Amino acid sequence: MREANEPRSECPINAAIEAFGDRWSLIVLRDIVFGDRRYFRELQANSIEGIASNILADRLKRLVKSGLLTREDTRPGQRARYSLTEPAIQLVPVFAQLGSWGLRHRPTSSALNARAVLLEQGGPALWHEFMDELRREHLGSELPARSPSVRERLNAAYRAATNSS
Amino acid sequence: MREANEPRSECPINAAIEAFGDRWSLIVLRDIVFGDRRYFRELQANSIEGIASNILADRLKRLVKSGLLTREDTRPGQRARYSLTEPAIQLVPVFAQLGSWGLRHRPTSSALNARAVLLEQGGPALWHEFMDELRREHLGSELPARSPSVRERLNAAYRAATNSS
DNA sequence: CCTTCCGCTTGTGATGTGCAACCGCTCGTC
DNA sequence: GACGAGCGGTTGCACATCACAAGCGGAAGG
Repeated sequence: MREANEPRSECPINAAIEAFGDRWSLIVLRDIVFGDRRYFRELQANSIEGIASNILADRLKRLVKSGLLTREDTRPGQRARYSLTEPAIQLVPVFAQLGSWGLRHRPTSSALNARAVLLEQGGPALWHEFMDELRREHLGSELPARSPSVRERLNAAYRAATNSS
Repeated sequence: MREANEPRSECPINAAIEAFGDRWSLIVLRDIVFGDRRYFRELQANSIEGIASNILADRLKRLVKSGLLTREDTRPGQRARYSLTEPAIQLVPVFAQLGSWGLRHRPTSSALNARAVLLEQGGPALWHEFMDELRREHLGSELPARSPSVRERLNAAYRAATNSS
């Protein structure tokens, strides 16, 4: 995974792939963005894909170094909280498109689909509302909050799909 | 890269990552989509990232198996042409979002950026025009062609950026 | 003191990657 | 009908990354 190597090319698509295009980085970010997980153990224990702890530690370190996450300094032995940065928050449209694609072209669970469906139906307007919400939670932005939050709506859709199916 | 294993989860985002979320699959698809490369040697020789032939062979094989490419049957020793399938054509919005992100948050070449900029400015309307164009070239669709084609416009933007910078 | 939780680190074996050389096949030319 | 060029790959090797399981030191609570 070429740590600190120069990029293979200056193509913006390749740059994106080099930043988070491995098997785990996007999964970690997805769980922070949509699952609201902020701590190491939260990310590891609740991971539906079952990430190994050494991989998680490595990815968190790398994502901090590449400017997609920040880590609040803590004394050792204390819970360290990870926060999204603005570049990471701007991955929401990427997640939405990936979700729409996976939804259409791969066999997926109808319950986990619910979020992708809602995110697709909401379109860019919903994405930006969600991004503002993330800025409030992770960057301390002072933007006015709406109720119910986008994440609440996404999770409500997930619960509804779980019960009905 | 877990060949023929069951997916790690049924999440649509994870499904997308498992389909093309490695270091090379999207690069290969990008060169077919935007670079109009259809043959093995074309993909290998013109690759700006310098893909190795064994990796290219493996990715082409895997993309065919997973339904993103088709390979025209040919006798050995003869040029084999690869074509995009409908699922692969529907990756255009994903490429657009990845390009927009890379453009904003990573250092990239202004010339290679030109395509991403145009694709972003054009928005979903341009994406769908481009997808129709790809359907014509790769699936033999009978949709009416427009002139100039989207790829011509993308390449013109690239050349303009190359000359002016 | 002892247990529990915290963020990791370490070791091992399996899998994926980059690099360069090589392979069999076919086609056009002499 | 031998030759070289071009075709889509394959092979071998060294190295990086991977998953899995176990363990670590510090902090907090009883």
